[in-house]
Amino acid sequence: MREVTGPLLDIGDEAPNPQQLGAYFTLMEAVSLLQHQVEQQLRAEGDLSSVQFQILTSLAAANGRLTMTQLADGVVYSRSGLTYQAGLLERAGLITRGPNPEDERATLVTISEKGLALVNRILPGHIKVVRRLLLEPMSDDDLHHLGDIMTRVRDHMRAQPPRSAAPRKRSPRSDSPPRATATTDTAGGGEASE
Amino acid sequence: MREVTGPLLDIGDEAPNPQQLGAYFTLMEAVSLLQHQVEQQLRAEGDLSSVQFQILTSLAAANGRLTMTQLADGVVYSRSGLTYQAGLLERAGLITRGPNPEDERATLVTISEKGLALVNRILPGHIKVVRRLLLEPMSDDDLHHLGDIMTRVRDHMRAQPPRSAAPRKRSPRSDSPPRATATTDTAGGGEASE
DNA sequence: CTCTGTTGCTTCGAAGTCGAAGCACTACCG
DNA sequence: CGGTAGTGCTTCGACTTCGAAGCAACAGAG
Repeated sequence: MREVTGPLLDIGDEAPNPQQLGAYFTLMEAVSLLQHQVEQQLRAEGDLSSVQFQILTSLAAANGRLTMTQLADGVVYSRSGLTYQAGLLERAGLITRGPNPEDERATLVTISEKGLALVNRILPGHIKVVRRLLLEPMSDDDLHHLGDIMTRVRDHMRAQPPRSAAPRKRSPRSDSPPRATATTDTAGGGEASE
Repeated sequence: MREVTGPLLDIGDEAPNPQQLGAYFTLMEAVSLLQHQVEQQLRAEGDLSSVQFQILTSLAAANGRLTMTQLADGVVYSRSGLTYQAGLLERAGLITRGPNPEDERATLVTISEKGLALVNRILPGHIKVVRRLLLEPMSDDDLHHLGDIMTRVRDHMRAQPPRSAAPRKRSPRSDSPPRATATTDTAGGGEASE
């Protein structure tokens, strides 16, 4: 044991100022809370997990069809995990899986009418939660700034090499599927244009 | 199938403008990517999961000791999951669990010297990753704005009632409805700011 | 054409995660 | 005191998640 009077944490030479660490920790905590609430909402309203919802919305945003890889890339998820979830969604009749005519080894995932209907049924509630928890305490200026910052950060991360080199070979996810995920406007193509 | 030309997603009446949705989706994606990278880093450098790291840093930031509930609340994590992780950390000699003299049913978790040393050993690398991925593409102004926004958002969420009123001690006839999240508001574990 | 390397997806085993139920202790009320 | 409600933590069972290994299909060189 140790009789402590000062901080136990010893930040090294890289020491960012407290503001930086504070922003980071607060960001992570807020997002954690938001994710948790969203999860509850989706489960209650449509019996979907957050990942399943993301899969369905990604498909819908991509005009209904994507390969497994495109899907996994957009959702930031392991391939095997995606296979598992796709199995559940297929069993529930929300998507279908079929061969890709252009590449026989790929699996083409297609959202069904039922899946589309489900997404459109629970989307308003989802948006309501996001609105209530995230958007409400933000001004227009905040929103603009946040969107701007996170877009830059995300692009920066996407561009970063996987660090410490992959154990074998790494797929250069640089220019292959250009924004297929349409993450920035997953639901944005709508008539909501103001 | 369906020959689509327009968007498949139909945002309801609550339609936020595309900018709002875009900011939300981008935020979630960026954080996802960051979490993933951080996870890799912690695993490689200290053989810790993100949750374990959060537990240790929460303890360190709280002067070394916290109850399980305070810990779970600070980490946004299920109680049972925390019990599991605490078991692992204890077996690894990074923390110890003992009775709380003030409340016999509570478990007081204490970080060990070894745990503290580990945190201080991997913290610089952790910070480096955050710096490289998150902080790098941000200006001082961005940082200030982000910290400000997320603090407001987090406090807003913490203040929000869990939607489906939790069985607080005020219910004379508790039907015990399916409660969602922990309503506890133990604001004990702060962040490691400074 | 065939050989070899690469890519896309799934299967498999191990580990992590959660909510519900259960146990132990505290607080309140008569 | 004794009884009941409330709180703190752990156990339990079911599900999810991931990485490694495996299988099938493309791609390039010879």
